[in-house]
Amino acid sequence: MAGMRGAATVSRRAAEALLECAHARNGPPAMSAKSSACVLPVPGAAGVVTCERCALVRACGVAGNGSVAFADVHQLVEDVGPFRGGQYIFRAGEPFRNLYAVKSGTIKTVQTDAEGRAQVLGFHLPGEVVGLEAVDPGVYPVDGVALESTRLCRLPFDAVSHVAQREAAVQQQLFRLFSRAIGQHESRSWDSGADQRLAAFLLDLSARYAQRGLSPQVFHLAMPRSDIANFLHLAPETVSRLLARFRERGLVDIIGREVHLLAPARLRMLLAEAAA
Amino acid sequence: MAGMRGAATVSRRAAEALLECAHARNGPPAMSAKSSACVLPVPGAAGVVTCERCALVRACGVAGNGSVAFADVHQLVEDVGPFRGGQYIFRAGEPFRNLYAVKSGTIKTVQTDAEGRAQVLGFHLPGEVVGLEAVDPGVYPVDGVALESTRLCRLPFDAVSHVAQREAAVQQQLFRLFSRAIGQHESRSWDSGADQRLAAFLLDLSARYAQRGLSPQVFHLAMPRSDIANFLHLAPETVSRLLARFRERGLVDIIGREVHLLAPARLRMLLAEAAA
DNA sequence: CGGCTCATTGACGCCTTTCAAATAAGGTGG
DNA sequence: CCACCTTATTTGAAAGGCGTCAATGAGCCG
Repeated sequence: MAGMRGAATVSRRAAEALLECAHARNGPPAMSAKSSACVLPVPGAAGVVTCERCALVRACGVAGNGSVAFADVHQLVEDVGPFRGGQYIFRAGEPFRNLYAVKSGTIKTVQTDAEGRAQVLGFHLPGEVVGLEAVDPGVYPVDGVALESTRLCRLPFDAVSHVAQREAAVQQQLFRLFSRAIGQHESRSWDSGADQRLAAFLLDLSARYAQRGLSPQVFHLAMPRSDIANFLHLAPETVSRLLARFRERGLVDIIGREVHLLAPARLRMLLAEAAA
Repeated sequence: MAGMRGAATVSRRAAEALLECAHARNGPPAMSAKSSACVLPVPGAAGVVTCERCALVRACGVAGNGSVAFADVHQLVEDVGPFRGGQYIFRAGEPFRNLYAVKSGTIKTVQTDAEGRAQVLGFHLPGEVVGLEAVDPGVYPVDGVALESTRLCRLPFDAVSHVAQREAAVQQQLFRLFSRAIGQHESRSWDSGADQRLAAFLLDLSARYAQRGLSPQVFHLAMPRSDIANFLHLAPETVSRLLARFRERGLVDIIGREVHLLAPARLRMLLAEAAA
């Protein structure tokens, strides 16, 4: 039952990596180790936002300076990619082995039914973890597809959860990751109309980019309109029309896939305006 | 860091309780202890379905016969209720302390916005665990409301996760609980039309009742039409009309809140018929 | 330059919502 | 036990939103 303590020492390092991956938004913790497996680049490195969860990272002993022992982390946590847009990271039905943390690029998760109809279930930006829904079934229930050139960090779940047994902070972090994923799904249940759904989508992306230290106002859509539409349960034409309407109203400025949120506050108001 | 091993012995019992709660569908594991905190009654006790997850229960040492030590389980895992319909189990904004496993009755989780509009996020039947989405934010993001007379099992999350650190099976079980919740949310993203959503809802309830050993064909709706409608993003009138149409087609027989699924297979076909 | 995918725009139709009202069900007090 | 009130459910008719079909235009790679 409890006879696999061997990998624990090295696994602890993996734990640190996981915590880093899950919290890319924290300022780089005095990290200069080159080619570290799972540390996400923070472009506008100024993003030293105070994050209540950093406490966990430090509790795990990372904050001191984790750079020394990062060499053997690669035994468990491995860089993969870059994948090109359209390439599969994992496929539905494949046995579940790894979680993936996005280092750069974007991933979509897609479910396809017997008739070949596809449903986009989510988009995953750098710093986010993919694959949590596969833990219980033991197989990936979805396809993981790169939308653009994407680099990932592979986290073998067995090893990670084994570490979590030794390191309370890692376990907590995992629970939070899971819990957050549930919360995100639930918060998406709110939007009634098409306007609201699209506005919520843009604001969500904005917030998630901001979290990474990128501009909340200006960003690039990695996915085609059809994916956005499918994700929001809309027709691609409707997305186009709504974006045009948003543009006319001065809410956004979108040329191709370049998004400028001109009035995020009014977008947020639009969300509240829903049904009286 | 690892200086709180004191409660581990008693906590281990709590672990067993959690596993039981989470897997009420397993045949009662030679359980005769009266007033055990967290063992769910299995009406048609014949429900000794083979369940791959039972392996975890046994791995934790429950299967032998957990009945002996169940007395002190109550220190961590506590019976609460019965709550009357309409009573709050927990409220949005309240600090998160406990998960709740439904022993009997039904719970709904509801989110309310500033304007007072409510959104039903889920229904929870006996054997299911509520509150997972509160782990990350640290406060309940939703209200938990009893729909009928409901008895619960309170699981203090700190204690449970502490046990999970010692008992790998418990940790695995928790990960699976989280993961399953994500999967359930994602699978709900599928239905395009109102017909499909309602059919999926009925089939989902059916499957979950069957899981508990109850009839998949005949069951009782604990919630009013308005809750179903809200949950499915429909108007109550639409739900009524669709149910009427289902009845005309001979798919179901619904009198008030008593549901008879007459042709589940054809309901399932209806799901696939969606968009060509 | 040609072919391709993606994005946009318009017209029409169906499905769902909204508004309005009747009926049924459940619970309380006399 | 019955009358009554409140809430829940059902049904109808009309308005609006979103999807579908169709066609044009823009961007990209071979």
